[in-house]
Amino acid sequence: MDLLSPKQIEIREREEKILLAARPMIVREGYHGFSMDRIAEAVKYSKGTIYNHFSCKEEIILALAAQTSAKRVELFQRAADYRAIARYRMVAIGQAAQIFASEYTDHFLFEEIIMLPSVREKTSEKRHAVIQSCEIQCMSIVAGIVRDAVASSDLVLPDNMSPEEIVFGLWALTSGGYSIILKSESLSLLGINKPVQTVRDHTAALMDGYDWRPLSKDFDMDQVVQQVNQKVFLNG
Amino acid sequence: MDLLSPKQIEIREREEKILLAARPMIVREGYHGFSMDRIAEAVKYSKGTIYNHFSCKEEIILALAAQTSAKRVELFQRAADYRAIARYRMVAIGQAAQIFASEYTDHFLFEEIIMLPSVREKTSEKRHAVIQSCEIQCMSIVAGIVRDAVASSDLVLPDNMSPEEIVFGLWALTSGGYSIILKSESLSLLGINKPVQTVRDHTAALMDGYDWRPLSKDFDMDQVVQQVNQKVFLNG
Amino acid sequence: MDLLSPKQIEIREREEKILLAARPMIVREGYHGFSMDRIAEAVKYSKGTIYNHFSCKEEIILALAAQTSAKRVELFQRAADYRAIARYRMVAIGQAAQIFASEYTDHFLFEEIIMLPSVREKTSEKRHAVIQSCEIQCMSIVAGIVRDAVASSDLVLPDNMSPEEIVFGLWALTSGGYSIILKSESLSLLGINKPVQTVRDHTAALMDGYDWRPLSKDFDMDQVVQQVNQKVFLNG
Amino acid sequence: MDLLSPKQIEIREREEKILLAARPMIVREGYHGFSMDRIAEAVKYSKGTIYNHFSCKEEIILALAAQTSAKRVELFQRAADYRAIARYRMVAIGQAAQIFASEYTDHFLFEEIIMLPSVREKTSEKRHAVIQSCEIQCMSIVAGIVRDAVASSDLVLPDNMSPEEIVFGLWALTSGGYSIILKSESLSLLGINKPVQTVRDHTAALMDGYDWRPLSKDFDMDQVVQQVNQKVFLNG
DNA sequence: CATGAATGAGCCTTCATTCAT
DNA sequence: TATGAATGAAGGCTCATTCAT
Repeated sequence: MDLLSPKQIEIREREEKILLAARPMIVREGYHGFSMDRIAEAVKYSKGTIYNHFSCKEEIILALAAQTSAKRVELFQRAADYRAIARYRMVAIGQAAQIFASEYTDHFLFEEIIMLPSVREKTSEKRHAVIQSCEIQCMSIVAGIVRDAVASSDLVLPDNMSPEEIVFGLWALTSGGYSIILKSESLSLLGINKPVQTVRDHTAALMDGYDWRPLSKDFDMDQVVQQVNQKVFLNG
Repeated sequence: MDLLSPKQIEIREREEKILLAARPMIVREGYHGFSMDRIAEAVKYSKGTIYNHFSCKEEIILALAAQTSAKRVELFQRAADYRAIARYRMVAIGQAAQIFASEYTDHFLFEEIIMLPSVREKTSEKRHAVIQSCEIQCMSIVAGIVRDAVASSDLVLPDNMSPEEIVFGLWALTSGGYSIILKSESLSLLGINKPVQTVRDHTAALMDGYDWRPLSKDFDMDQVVQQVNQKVFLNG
Repeated sequence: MDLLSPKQIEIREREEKILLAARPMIVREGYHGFSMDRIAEAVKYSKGTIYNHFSCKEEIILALAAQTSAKRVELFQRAADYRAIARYRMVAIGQAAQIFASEYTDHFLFEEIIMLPSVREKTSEKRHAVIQSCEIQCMSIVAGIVRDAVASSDLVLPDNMSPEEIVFGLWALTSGGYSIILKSESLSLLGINKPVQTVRDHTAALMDGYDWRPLSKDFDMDQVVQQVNQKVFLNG
Repeated sequence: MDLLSPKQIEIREREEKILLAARPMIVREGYHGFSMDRIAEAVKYSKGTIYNHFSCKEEIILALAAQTSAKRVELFQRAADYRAIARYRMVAIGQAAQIFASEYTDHFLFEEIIMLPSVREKTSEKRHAVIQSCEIQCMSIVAGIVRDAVASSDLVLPDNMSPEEIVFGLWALTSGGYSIILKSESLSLLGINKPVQTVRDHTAALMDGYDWRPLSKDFDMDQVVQQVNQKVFLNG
């Protein structure tokens, strides 16, 4: 078993402190409004020390993206572990996505930034692979539930559609929805006042569109959501 | 009647030239990696001249966002004007969204950037309002088709759901889908090889989920798409 | 007699409008915070037009300095023309200096600026000579009063002291006094609450120091000041 | 005991080098014609280094003004410490003022500049307070001599006149005089060939005007000046 | 290892002046 | 003669990164 030496613990802690300080800077001002100077100022370490932890500022951004990606996997895994029929576990996944979106509103931003060529050039491919692997894990977790649904005959996949493609639709709908919620100022002008609820309704409708049983009209969504919150996410 | 003097035309043209040069820079390098110096270098005008057109670099970003927003309205309007039943016109809207996403892959990026506080501080509220109004127009165009469907009994809205809320779901699914297509590198690893087709399938499934007639199994989607491309978008 | 053509009148008026707009800019921000751009913006003429009137921006500053210099000569001349004994006319000169200092608080600033080598290099020697001549005129006017005092035996000059040297002392005291009043923030902290009055007291004391009759204790200063204000400066 | 590390000493020295290079630039060209670029060029450090010492160019100006202000306090204090009757110590103060004016001819200029709104906005109020406090110190030093003169019955203050107000008059006369000497080109044209001597004569006359004993005709001014120069300022 | 001063390229912006219309 | 767009040098300032202590 790997015990961390006090030294290593200190290093780990310092790293987290740096990331903790960096996140709000980037959220507020973007890639542009974040500098090693200001990080050093904020955490009260010297710039040299920061560089001992992160070889360039892009690595910090990557580390932040990795942090949130890991957090998402964790949330999804917890949702998938919920002991219930596949359809209810999908509700849990939906809750996981919502919690993730509200706690890490900035993740979309980081995803944009780390794709920029100028950033890729300066960062290790390995860190990128870690993030990509998290994405694949999330996808696989949900695809697993789809497979369970198929196995238990709750769902019949359309011809030429793989479980992953089903997940892609739900993923698009959910991430697109939360992205609009964060970016658009006109939603309330348009009479969309409970957008989070609306996203949930649409994911349900989409699954209904694939005739995934039980259909949303055949169970009490509110009750399931409440159960999920209590049993899966309350102690998080 | 000619309302623009030759001088004014020249100015207009130069403005477009500047924007044309700026767009790929921002796409490649983001807000951060785009500078007035390099724009001036690229278009071979002096920096002063650039500043005569745009009072600061953020205004260029805003102008680019406005350009694409207007383009989207135009595409959507053209789709909505297609003379066919509501469901088919929705197919046309879907094509419009796809064309938009493929021609202006960077629009998502601009939407992120213009929301940054540092950008908002330096730009006029008026320009932002123009962009927001384009968004509302698009929404209204599609909501109009939803209303037509309801009027002709092709669609019955669920309780407590407005046409705008229906549109929000389709918008989320579509924009989320194209956003993932652009950003994610793992799609093909996951066996999703025709993501654009998959987005179309999902929007169809979502409408099916609301029992919007005709259901996708009851018409030949490929043929409608082909018709739309020919009749609506070919001469664009 | 020289009549100005309508054209010339227009030119003259435009020039004054430009100077009127330039003065507060320089007062507020100094040489630094004043630009042809902003002048043009303020007077709503084109930059080309401004350049037709003033060949460079330093010429504007020089013109402003000349304007105030001329104004001072006028005030001093009016004071010197007061029909009274020399000592009372000196009171009138003191009032003229005070009016000048309060109406053209910025004159000291202009005097600094026009002496800068970088400004001199760009401006015509002739304009400078005009300003210098105003200074000499003021000096001569006051020296004339000193001579009158000597002629009428109110004052006996010390050995080796010319009338001009007497004037230099009063000039130094007065201009130094008003300069301190404008620049220093600590006067009230030091218990000097009526500095203008104090300047007047000191000039009186200085003249008393030269035994200029009548001594200040031998006439009612307040009454003379009041008379001067009424008879000399009221209609100005 | 050495409280400054070698590093700190080096920093201090560099700071002085920067100020030393900046002063003549500002004197020659004013606020306007002085730039961080040129400072860096002159001292052969990088611009970044200059900014490590002074957070903006206005801070350099303020530091220069503070430097001279402190120097004046020192000169005045030395004069005030001269062991002699009050009237003679005033002669010493006069010499201090003259030395200051000749060594720091530019101080008037800095006083103008630091009052500009554009400068005040960018600099800390604290630095300004330091400068103001120097002014108050000088004033207090001289006011102390006036009080000594009153205490020893050499001087009877006029009604309603405080020691500070007496000092204000001498201050105005002296600073006004040296300011004119520096700025005016017409003095020699007017027959004022020894203006420094004339300033001294006028301050003497002003004190005589207040009947401050001994009167200037009752002691040998030249001899006192000579004594002061030898005993007070020679080793400076 | 930690520190933080030094570097200097690069950024945004301003402005005096010119000149074609 | 008036205009105002174009110019491009210059200025203030920031920041990632290095390296001597």
